[in-house]
Amino acid sequence: MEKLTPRQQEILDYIRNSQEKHKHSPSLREIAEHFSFRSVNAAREHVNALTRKGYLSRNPGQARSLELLDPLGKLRARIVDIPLFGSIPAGFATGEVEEAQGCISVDVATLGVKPGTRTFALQVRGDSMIGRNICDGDYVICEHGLTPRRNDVVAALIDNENTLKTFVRENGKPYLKAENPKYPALIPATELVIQGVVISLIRKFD
Amino acid sequence: MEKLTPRQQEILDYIRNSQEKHKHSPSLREIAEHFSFRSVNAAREHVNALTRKGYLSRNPGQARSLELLDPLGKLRARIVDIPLFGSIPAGFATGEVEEAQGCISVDVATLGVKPGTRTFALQVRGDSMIGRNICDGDYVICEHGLTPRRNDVVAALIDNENTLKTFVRENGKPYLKAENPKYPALIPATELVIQGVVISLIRKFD
DNA sequence: ACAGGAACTGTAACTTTGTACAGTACAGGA
DNA sequence: TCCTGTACTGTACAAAGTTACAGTTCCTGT
Repeated sequence: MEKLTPRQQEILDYIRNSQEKHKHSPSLREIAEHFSFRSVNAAREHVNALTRKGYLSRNPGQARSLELLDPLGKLRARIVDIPLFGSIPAGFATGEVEEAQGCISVDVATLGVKPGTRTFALQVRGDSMIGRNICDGDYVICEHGLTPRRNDVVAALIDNENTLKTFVRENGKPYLKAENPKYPALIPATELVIQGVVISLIRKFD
Repeated sequence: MEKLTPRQQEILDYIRNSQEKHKHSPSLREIAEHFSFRSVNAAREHVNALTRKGYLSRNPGQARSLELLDPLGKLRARIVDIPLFGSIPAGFATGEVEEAQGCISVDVATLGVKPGTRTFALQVRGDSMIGRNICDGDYVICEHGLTPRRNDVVAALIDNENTLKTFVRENGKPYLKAENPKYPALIPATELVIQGVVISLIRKFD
């Protein structure tokens, strides 16, 4: 990619900042005003240069249609917002979004989220899954509506509380197994609700 | 939040789709055209209704300045793009972005990324940190330029290869320690380069 | 000394948008 | 039945925004 002059870099940075702040591109006049250009054309030529060098794209004639083409952005996949629940309400109804305690925003590729499924996050409490290297305080990303396979980690609702367990089969019957000798080993999976299958995990140090 | 009529929901969905596709809002005329309205005003009144009900915000007089105000979006923090390296080049020069193998995009709050520092990701190879529940295949998010504290996990460059180790002190001297009895215990930290301090971890199941 | 590019000024179209206002049609509730 | 809200049509205009072209200044490489 062709190098930018210092001034062009400034313009590009401003466009990026402005987009992040206002959620849409600045107009040429706004760029000119920000840099105290007395002529819109100064802004226009910079934008032209940035387009020519491949840092920006635009739709001629369309207002505020600048689009950044930075190298990382190209690699970046679509971003999903995953609601973080303290505990999942049993019904798992439609309007549960308001009850989210927080939000984790990640690109689909990193987490392997399948589009069209219900994805949510839970914070792990306790060390019942330490055998699978899932610790107290970790966040697990779950998908609802997936059929669990053998040895998948699942979030299950037991006594109105969420716990993580490993999904296993013994003699053809599904069971849930804790990954810590301190906990009761097997629970018949038919007696409870499996809320979701864990597809990934996020841990924060500190 | 006040309920939307079916038609208003359609308009809102179109605006969302259009924004995702083109990275900027549609104009009123584009909305009208998409729904085959013969009058721009039809689109305008829908947008007004959506604004009044709190689903959209806009800047009067500004072209394409619609902004979605969905509940999850409000919780969402700023998103950062973290480059994923196979291995970090020793110099850690300025233009290393091109060498990234991939990209992880997450919001700052989830990972606890400090703005202004250099953040990068590595995929863990081997089980040398299994004692800290960091597994083969995990992704660790590191920050370069942070002073490691006692027991922080750090990415260090040993023999031109990246390894994860725990940072410890013994008799005032800094050492690196592997968290697996199979590996040599202590390495003097002064003899090698610490590339970054691990601030969080992402694991993908499957 | 000269050519050429970068970085502007200044002015003038011209197009795209947003805004305003006057209506029409229709459905549901008082 | 009348009233009100939703969902449009149609026309007109002004503001916001883009495009085009003719210059000027300064610096850098030849």
